[in-house]
Amino acid sequence: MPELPEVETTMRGLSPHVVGQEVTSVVLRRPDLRFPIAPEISSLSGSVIRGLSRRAKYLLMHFDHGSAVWHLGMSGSMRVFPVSTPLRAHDHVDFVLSSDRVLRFNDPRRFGSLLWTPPDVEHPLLAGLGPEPLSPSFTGSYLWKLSRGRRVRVKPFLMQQDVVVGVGNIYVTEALFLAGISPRRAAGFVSLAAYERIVAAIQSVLSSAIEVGGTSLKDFITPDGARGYFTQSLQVYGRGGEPCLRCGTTLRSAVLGQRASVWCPSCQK
DNA sequence: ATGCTAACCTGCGCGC
DNA sequence: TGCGCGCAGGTTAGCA
Repeated sequence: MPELPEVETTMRGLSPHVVGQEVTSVVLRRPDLRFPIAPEISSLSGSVIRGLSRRAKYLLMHFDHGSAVWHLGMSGSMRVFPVSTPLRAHDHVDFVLSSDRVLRFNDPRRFGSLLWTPPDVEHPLLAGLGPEPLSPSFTGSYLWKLSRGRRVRVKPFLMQQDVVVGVGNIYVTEALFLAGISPRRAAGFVSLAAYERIVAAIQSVLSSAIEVGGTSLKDFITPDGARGYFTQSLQVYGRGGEPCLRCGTTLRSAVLGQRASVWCPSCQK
């Protein structure tokens, strides 16, 4: 689930149900996720959620005295339910709201995190993050300059969160296909023109995924709303060994930087 | 500095 | 039907 579009969709979907709500109680069913849950979280009762925002794949939940910093990891999700909804496996955190609903965090693999940062202080995990991919500062020349001399392959390069945030394995795979660039190219040998195509492709893939996510996740109340996503639109991710939808060549797959990678050896150079 | 590896967890689908 | 294996959308820590 959680690359940037999923976090963005989660934030937009939650917003009308949680912003302005008082947290009447907090239930932590375990002390840690990937990291220990910040101690400030357990004393949030009585505080009002003033707003939500997103930075990279982090969802920030703002209160008057600071912000909860959520990360969904590989398998996390946040949903709003009627307060009496029975628990499922891996429901680790509840924020009970004054609306008599509950914001519930579920995460089977527990790679997610729930941290805290005081007002006007950037959490250490958020310091040093690269630009937002949908912001004007993310350009082909930015990537081109940053990558000079780098021998790492372009795919893992683009997945480094200090290069650009929010681009995970699915969307980088799709974007490189759209841009016609092989994921195995050394980052330092990709041309400026190619980086301009890559930036356009990343922005296009992320924007359309956000649009689709927005429709499939618009109802955060019902328990079965999280379906569909972008899966119908995937051109190459998960299709290794199958024919390229553009030219018919068999799609290649390999592990690059520990992550499954798929590309068309004919369309991507 | 750069780049690579292991590690954190559970669930699922596959082949036998 | 059951079991072992490999794999999964992320990120950090640690080592060469």
